[in-house]
Amino acid sequence: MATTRSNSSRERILECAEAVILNKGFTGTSIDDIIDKASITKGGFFYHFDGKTGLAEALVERFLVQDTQIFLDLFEEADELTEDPLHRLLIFLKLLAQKFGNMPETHPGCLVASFTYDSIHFNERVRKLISTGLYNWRELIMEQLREIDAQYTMNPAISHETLADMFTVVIEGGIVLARNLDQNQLLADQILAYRSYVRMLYGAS
Amino acid sequence: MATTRSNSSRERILECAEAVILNKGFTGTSIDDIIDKASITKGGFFYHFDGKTGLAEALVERFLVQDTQIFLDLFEEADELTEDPLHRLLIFLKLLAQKFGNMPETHPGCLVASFTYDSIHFNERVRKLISTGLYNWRELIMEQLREIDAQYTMNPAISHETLADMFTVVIEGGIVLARNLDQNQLLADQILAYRSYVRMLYGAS
DNA sequence: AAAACACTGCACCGCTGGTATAGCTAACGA
DNA sequence: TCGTTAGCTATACCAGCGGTGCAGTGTTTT
Repeated sequence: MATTRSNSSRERILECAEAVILNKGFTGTSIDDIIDKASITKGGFFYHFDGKTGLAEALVERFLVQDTQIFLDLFEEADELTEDPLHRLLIFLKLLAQKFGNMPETHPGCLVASFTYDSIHFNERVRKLISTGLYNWRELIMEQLREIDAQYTMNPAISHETLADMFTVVIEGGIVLARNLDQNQLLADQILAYRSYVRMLYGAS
Repeated sequence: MATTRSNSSRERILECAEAVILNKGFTGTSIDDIIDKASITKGGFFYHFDGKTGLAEALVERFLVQDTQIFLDLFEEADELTEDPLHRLLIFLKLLAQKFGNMPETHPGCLVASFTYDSIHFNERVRKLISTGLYNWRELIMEQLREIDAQYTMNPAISHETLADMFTVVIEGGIVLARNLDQNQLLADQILAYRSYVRMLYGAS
């Protein structure tokens, strides 16, 4: 299991691939680009991954884990600042907006957003992976909403699912717009607008 | 100028291309796919378009015109139902949600959303076209907001730009989510949530 | 009749994703 | 110590792709 060189090479390929793909896009990145940067041969690449599709799969898997961890960390951070479930969500959203707002230049862009359209047409397994990730995010927010609803009344009542999905919608859509209009702050502003909506729905101070 | 056969061939290529691309994605569609369906040779294709890039340009241009027209039509329809600028926007959003909700199966998906990520990396002119389109949509909503603000007070005050962008964000993000989760109603629900937000901001009945 | 337009048909190019295979080397288990 | 295996390298090759170039052809415009 603890194969020394194996993991380091595989990991190096993934890191190089992610870096190049965020600059040039998935389809715009050739395998040769990746193996040049990762200093490995084509044979070595295909030893580790089942082609470009297999690479995409591994990248999305990796990204979803990292991304979910960031969300969980911010929730934990928010959890230390308040015991009120509504305020926890509001603080979480503010922290997230800050995180995106502080990113240098045009933020790297969410790999999920970058893959979604390609994946729809090209690869079933990647599509499933992304779907699962999206469902997880929905569930993450819905958990919060359930806790909030135990103490607060939503007015007007919006479906938890729709409000939870709006979180993802704002992030994915925000990234698309921010990148196209080259406005770095846009994503943070959109998250704060979503936050203001949640706040109003629960009539918070 | 009024070359008879020219326009019909060009238009036929555009129509076939759009149909295939909405099914297989831009990068997933080969020029051969298109010329087969449009019953034209490769030479003929390159006579009309400056490669796949030139085709993308023409497609986006075409799409933006059609799309803006749909928005304007719905605004006009809403305009006939009320004279109040706030209610006009709210009716417009409801009509738009209905339009998306009534689309059969998984809706075809916005070509703009489909092209955004590819365009960022591949083509500067297409990127500019899309940017202009996005700015136009922002301006379209901001005009409405300006009129509303003459009669209503927004509370809390959100930047017009952010609220206007949120319209596009919800549509683009909603399409991404709806396609990935294969939930047709999601986009309509998101537009209605956005509508509810606008309504609350202006404290409407 | 000449010129321009709107193509067809074909040959060709370089790059890309992907396959195959032979061989080399360091580590690890028997 | 020896064989096996994991983890590669090197090389050669393939089909499909986007794209180019050009000679020829019918049709329409001037």
